[in-house]
Amino acid sequence: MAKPIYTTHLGMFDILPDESPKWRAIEDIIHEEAAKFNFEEIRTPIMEQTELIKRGIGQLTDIVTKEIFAFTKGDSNYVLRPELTAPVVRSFVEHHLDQRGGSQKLYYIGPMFRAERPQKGRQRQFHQFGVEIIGSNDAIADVECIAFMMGIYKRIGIKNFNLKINSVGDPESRDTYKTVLRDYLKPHFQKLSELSQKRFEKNPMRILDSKEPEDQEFIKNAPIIGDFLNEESETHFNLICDYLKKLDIEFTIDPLLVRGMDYYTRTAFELTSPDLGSQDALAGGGRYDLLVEEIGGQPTPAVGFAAGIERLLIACEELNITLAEPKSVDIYFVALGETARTWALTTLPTLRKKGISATMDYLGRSMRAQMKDANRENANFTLIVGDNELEEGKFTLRNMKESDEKLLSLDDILTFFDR
RNA sequence: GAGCCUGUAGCUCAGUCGGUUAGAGCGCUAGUUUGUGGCACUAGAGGCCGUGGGUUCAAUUCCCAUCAGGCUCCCCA
Repeated sequence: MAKPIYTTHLGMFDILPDESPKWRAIEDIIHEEAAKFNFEEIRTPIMEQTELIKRGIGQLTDIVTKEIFAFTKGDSNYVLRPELTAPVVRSFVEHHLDQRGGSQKLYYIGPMFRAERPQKGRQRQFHQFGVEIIGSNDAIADVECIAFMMGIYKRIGIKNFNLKINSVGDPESRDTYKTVLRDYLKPHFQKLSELSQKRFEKNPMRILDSKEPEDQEFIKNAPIIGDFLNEESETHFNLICDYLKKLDIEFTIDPLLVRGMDYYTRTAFELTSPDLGSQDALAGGGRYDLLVEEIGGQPTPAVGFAAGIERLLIACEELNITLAEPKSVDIYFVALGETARTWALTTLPTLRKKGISATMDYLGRSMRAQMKDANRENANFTLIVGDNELEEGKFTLRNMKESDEKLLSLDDILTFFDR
């Protein structure tokens, strides 16, 4: 074999036939659980306008400053979507989905793109599923969102995780807090990491999220946003905690939890797993009450989350969770000679019409090779057809698991599979 | 953007203290009673030993560069 001339781009991967059943299994679970929550699926284009992503996610975020795939064609700026909250909100505004009435409970599954340096659990094309509930500021929306997220992991069988939540406050609370935080950090400014110094003016809260060792001491003793929430934000947050307890969803309050996107307000949450290694976030989300307006719609509160499917698969791998059964086919036609092969070809549809999966050899191989192939394909039965069988109208149906054979007419075979 | 590591068959990996035709296991193909799979046995196909340069009588092996990949920091799902 020659060595491949063309390969996938760095950090982008094919999902091969041995892997795709796992993906299907996860996707099926997501669709089923979403149906139970009465969430509706939304699909948006892979590419969006660059400006939407910049405004939506925030000009200063890492995602926008260094991780987007963007290009220009004619007068248009295109960007491969790095996440789906801004695009879903764009769609909501563009198509006036608020006119459908009530709150919009949307979910999605699909590929996202970020131009990062790949490593375990981090790719350039990766897949997320998520939910966006647009049009409700009720704590119930936040909690349903979290409940859906947790439900998926529970159903798959991942139990080892840590749900952290926090409130990053509404703009009013946040302004108060930012001032307090800046006042607290100012005397230590010179000792902060370079990155944190950069964030000091524009986005001091992200400093809390810093992993730089020199920042830790100041972070530990920093004032906590929880102490500066206004009454409305505080009530909302407390209500979420109450509801979560009533639903028996375990969580910890993490006052340092601040999320990467600029659009988050009030609720922020993150699900991490010890089974993932370095990139340990399974899912994250929160409330973004200002984003709809930012993108040009009416002021509309919203909450959502996004979860990484590759990371979910890594966790399943670590935990030895079987997502999909091994491949198999109900019946494999072992046909010998041209007449028999033609008969097989024209009889396959009869079985398939009954919902039976049926296949045959495409290579004109020997009987032995066909049996081997049937075994490899994990066929439950083989149907052996040669000139004798065709003449007599009776065929050998071999049960591959039990290694016994019956001589049956086609009608008998069809009724046999009716069971 | 920074650090560490790795490139030998489709896959997982040996190996050559520099020396003629480069190895294993798995997988693939064919055969072991001409119409019966899994087990076993036999045979076969399949490698520019990542690429370029240097040292040398001789390089897959040593040196340099380069490319590709992996992991980590950062960041995020």
